Amino acid sequence: MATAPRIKATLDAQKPGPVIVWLRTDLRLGDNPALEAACETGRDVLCVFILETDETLKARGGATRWWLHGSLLAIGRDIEKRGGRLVLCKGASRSLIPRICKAAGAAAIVWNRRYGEAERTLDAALKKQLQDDGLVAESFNSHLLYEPWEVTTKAGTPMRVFTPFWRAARQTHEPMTPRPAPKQIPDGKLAKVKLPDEVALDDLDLLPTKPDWASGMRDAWQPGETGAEKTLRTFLKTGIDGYAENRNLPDRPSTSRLSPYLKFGEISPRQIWHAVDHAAQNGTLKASADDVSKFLAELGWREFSYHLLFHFPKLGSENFQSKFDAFPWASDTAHLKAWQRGRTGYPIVDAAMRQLWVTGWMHNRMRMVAASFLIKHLLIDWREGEAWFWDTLLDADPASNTASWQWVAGSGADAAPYFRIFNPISQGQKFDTEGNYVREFVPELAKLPAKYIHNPWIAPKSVLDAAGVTLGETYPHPIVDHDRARQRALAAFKSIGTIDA
DNA sequence: TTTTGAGTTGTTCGA
DNA sequence: GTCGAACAACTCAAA
Repeated sequence: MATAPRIKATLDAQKPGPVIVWLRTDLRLGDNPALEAACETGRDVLCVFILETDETLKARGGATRWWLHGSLLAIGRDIEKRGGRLVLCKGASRSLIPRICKAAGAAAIVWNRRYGEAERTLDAALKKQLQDDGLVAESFNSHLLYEPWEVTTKAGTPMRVFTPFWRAARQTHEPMTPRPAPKQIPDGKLAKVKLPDEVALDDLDLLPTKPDWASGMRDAWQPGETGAEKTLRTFLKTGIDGYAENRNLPDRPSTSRLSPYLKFGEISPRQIWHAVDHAAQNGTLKASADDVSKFLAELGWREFSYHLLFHFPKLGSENFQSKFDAFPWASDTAHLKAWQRGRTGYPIVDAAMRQLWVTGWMHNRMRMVAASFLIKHLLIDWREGEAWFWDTLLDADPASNTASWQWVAGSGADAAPYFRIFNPISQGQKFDTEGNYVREFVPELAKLPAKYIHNPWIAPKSVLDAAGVTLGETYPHPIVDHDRARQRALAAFKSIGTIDA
């Protein structure tokens, strides 16, 4: 079933000329169907990446720009090692792609699919235009285990609930076996051709300068395919055993941390799936069946998010459940800013938001706690939270980010019950019992004993003094009272309860 | 068509 | 301290 993608047959009848590989969210050489198909033709191959400025596309967030710089550097070198080169451009792909094809004298262009509505519209228009111009233009799946249209209900409609979705998906077929990286990516005669609009990596201006806020990210991450492989190996060795339980503990390296690599396609979900599945089958994986299925279900949630985005393209901007259009959101810029900068006065929330700010990533459970706080304690519109995460997360994903924010808000598919309001004190005590996570990211509370680290406002003055904490000065008072905020949220949710969708 | 069971991750209260 | 119930009502998916 898992066969190499082919465009050779259609190309043989075509005019001579090289094949362009348009790289987008697939910045890897291994298990890259478009790249493999291009190399299989035996023709010269030219890899192109465009920093797209098309007006219909959502602008990239700041954190992902930093990551992208490292990714392009890495994949550029990897392509060179195989005898090719990566061409970088900046501009509207709508006009750049046809110009590049023409300048290179290309006979064919290939790419791997993306699933946002604007991206699909753009890609479809380009494909048609290029085919009309006499080129072979082909697209492939590299980003998902299952195409969003492959999984349906028995009635043929899109799925709206995760559990039946994941069950149905796994029954359609096994995820395809990942393909090896091509040994050679020869650019032949194109090596010396300077293409129009070609720029150097530094000219893309992806790195922050004034100020350089990326030092915490440099310490924590290695963008690129090699970094992805290392991260996966480490997770299989030390993270997946006990994953079902330990994934909830934010002070431990028990989650995979593969999300930024997946976002940019520096590893494919098929590679992850098979690495886990293969190791589990041949007994080299030390992990329970529950650990494995819980982890694979996280890939399932990513698939489900793409399924939703594909079938409901407004997932990022409109409430999935329209009754939420009447939700009484508050607009309080001081509260929003306190949340963004980790100054809410709730240590677990602040630790989470600062981890995001410094490292570009946040632990999964902490995402729920922080998101719940913004939506339910502050009653701020989930779209504000989504936008902040989009800008600050290295793994900011058009599907997962939006679907997850709507899930927490209760406005999404398969929504959480209205009464699921995380208590930031008990979540801290339960999942960061010793307070290690808070101490790491909220250093001004580091000397507090575990007993008070999640609710410093009830600590005796002597304890606060001994820890060097002065509430309202060295660390804020809680910006809202938990019990009152909870009651207010319950009332707000009740107010939209009976409005018909 | 109608019915039935189920739905990622929680909290609080009272016995 | 532990445990179970209550917390809205609704929608989805399959039989």
